[in-house]
Amino acid sequence: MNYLKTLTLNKEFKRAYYQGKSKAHPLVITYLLKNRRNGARYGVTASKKIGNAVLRNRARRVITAALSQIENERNLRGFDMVFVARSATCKAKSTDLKKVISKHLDLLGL
RNA sequence: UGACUUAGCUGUGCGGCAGCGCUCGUAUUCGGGCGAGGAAAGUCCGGGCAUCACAGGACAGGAUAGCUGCUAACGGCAGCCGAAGGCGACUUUAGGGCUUAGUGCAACAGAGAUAUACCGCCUACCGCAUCUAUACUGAUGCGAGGUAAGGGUGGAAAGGCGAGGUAAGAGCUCACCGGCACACGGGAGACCGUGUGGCCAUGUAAACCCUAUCCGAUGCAACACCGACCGAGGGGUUAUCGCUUGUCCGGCGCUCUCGACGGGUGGCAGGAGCGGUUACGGCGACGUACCGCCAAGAUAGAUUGCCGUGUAAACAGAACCCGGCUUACAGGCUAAGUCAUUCC
RNA sequence: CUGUCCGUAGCUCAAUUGGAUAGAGUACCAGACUCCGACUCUGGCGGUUGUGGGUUCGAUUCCCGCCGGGCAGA
Repeated sequence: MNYLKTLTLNKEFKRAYYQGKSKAHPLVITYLLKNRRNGARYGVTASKKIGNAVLRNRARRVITAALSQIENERNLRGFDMVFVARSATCKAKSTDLKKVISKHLDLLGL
């Protein structure tokens, strides 16, 4: 995952929400946006609606693990991605989430 | 065997593949080491640390409230005292002062709420009337009083209860109990015991308040350092130059100080540290000595993902650090003790 | 991290220094009015005062612990 970087600033998340294309699933919501640069960036959002800090941390870990598996198989350069965790995310397995995310990326035209 | 009481421990284990943070090394690759909790939580107290302020005192504001100790300190803890609950082991307890500062409040009910006479009881003493009578006699009623026993109201009705006493009653007198004051004795103290006294005006201070003790303010987004940029002020006039729309005036350039903004590094993990079937002191909290150990340090935030095995896996994730408190918590285990029943 | 304020009917708000079936408007239901609706009038329904304790004779009110939320500052 050496070329993947994380989104940190609030304005970068907002740019993905307003200008990016999105796809929803009970496990995760995906936003995709071209970023006109060499590397790929991603961000994960886990709100307080999901639960306490343990559940929010697990949701982020599961999404990160699924993304790292996808990153080994396909080229993600030139895109910003934002993943929004939902309440079912913390109960899911990363292999299930991998299928959902890669399907989302196909549909959004990666 | 059953029902309990108290104190504590543990709170997923093993294997395979892939991966994350810090750190060390022979260091692009690679390998070694370490990697969340009893509450990390809530942020309710106390302290360390940092910066600023500060001669000293007082007021205001806030906190605490039986005593003695422990502690760096505390609103914490330990032991004890008083009170309440439990057959008991034991548990709970904001527990100073409204009788010796002062003020406030006490709805409704009730005759009366800090002082009273509605019903009742009584006629010893005083007055009147009637009856009786030899009478300075007695009876009844009314007036006029006495009374706080009984009734009823209330959370609370002038200490409780019993006896004496009385016209009826009353701490009016006495015994016991409660409470208050004083004295003596015991104790480190809260307090306890004994005696004497007079018969003693309700509750509320988690009402204002009084008394005693304590508290400077701000918080790691503190604070220190680093380089660039912006603003204000001072100095300088190298300037025949460059920028400020062409010209003139003026300003800027260089340097110093201060401020603000965002970025990086430190602060930041050796500490009131952890462990000990160690020794000593103490009922205990804890202290002293000795031995051993170094065990997360991120910065959108690491401790994981998948698979196998295992009857089942709670509450829950460090963000400057520590001591407590409070709250959440499936299952399992240990120790000490109490009561009841049965048997010996 | 720190400070501060607030939880009352489905909704918006009251309740005097603690005093008794917690009160208004609105919404809902029923009736009246109307040919029928609306408006209006009358009546009714609706509350564990966020929650668990304590102080008090008595707590929406005072005190403490939790739960939820708002605001402000760094």
